[in-house]
Amino acid sequence: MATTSFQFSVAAHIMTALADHNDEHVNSAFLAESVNTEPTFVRKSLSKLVKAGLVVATRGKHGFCVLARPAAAITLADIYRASEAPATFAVHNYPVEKTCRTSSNIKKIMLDILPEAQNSFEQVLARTTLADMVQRVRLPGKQTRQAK
Amino acid sequence: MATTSFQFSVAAHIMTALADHNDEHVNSAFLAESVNTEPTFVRKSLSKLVKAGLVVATRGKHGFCVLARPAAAITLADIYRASEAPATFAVHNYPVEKTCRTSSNIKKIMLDILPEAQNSFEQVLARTTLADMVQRVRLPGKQTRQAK
DNA sequence: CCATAATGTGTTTATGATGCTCACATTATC
DNA sequence: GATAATGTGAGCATCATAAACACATTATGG
Repeated sequence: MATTSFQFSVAAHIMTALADHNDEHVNSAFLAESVNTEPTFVRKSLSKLVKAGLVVATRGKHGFCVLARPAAAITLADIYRASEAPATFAVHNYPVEKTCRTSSNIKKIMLDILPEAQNSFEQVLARTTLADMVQRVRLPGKQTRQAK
Repeated sequence: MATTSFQFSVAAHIMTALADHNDEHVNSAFLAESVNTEPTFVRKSLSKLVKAGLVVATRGKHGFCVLARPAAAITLADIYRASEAPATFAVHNYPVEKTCRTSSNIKKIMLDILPEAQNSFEQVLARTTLADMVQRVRLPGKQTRQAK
């Protein structure tokens, strides 16, 4: 890979900033300033969040973005899936050497394990809601960790 | 990224093949045939496994590789860490916009969550040992899943 | 003691996904 | 109809990965 994707990280940033200013009819230029990047780049990420049903964006003059649901009803797992970040690992795809037991079966086994590990990873993300994120951003000193 | 790294997947293949033939004084050419790639590429991966203390390789004429411990004492998590695969996600690194709460704090929060999610991911890998892998390769029909 | 044959590793090249930018279409307000 | 927002397609630069090659290191054994 070029670098490990930070689409999820950027999406989480956008969503947190949006949740922190949810009643202010914020637009992509405002969010871009927070992330410190181009409005276009933010909109690319935003459009995925819109398609996933996490954000509602209105178009036309004075268009703006709002959360589609309360911040407490959106988790980091929702944002991760919406951000279309690559899976935690990929299974190699070399031709199978039929005379070898391992070569003949390893791919299926790995493809069996991948979703389990992926799911466990996402379960941790599901423990943190956007409301938690906003709280932590507003009270950076206090560690407002939720129960495990 | 070019593609999501499959270093872990290849390392798991190598280790499973090695475990399946652990008493046969197998070399990198044999393993390369199983993976269907170049011996050099296998050795690159192997050398990481050696450094991690999972494999012992003897050099010189008739050099070969063996597991450093019994297959039941090596888990996929050990192999994952040894393979130096990239983390499940990266945190973006744009300059902080100081006037924004989210921008000022988001990076720390994400860097706090990343290891938790990463750890959970690796915990699932830790449930499967190399001995399990060999068993599944030898009995591809039966699903020999261990307890959760 | 030297040829052989294995591992170990540094360098290089090609590829391709990603990050990023620009241009422009679409949409809605005033 | 001018303006200003989102949405998106196309293209470029970058950079980690995969792959290939050359060669150093190490040990066997005739």
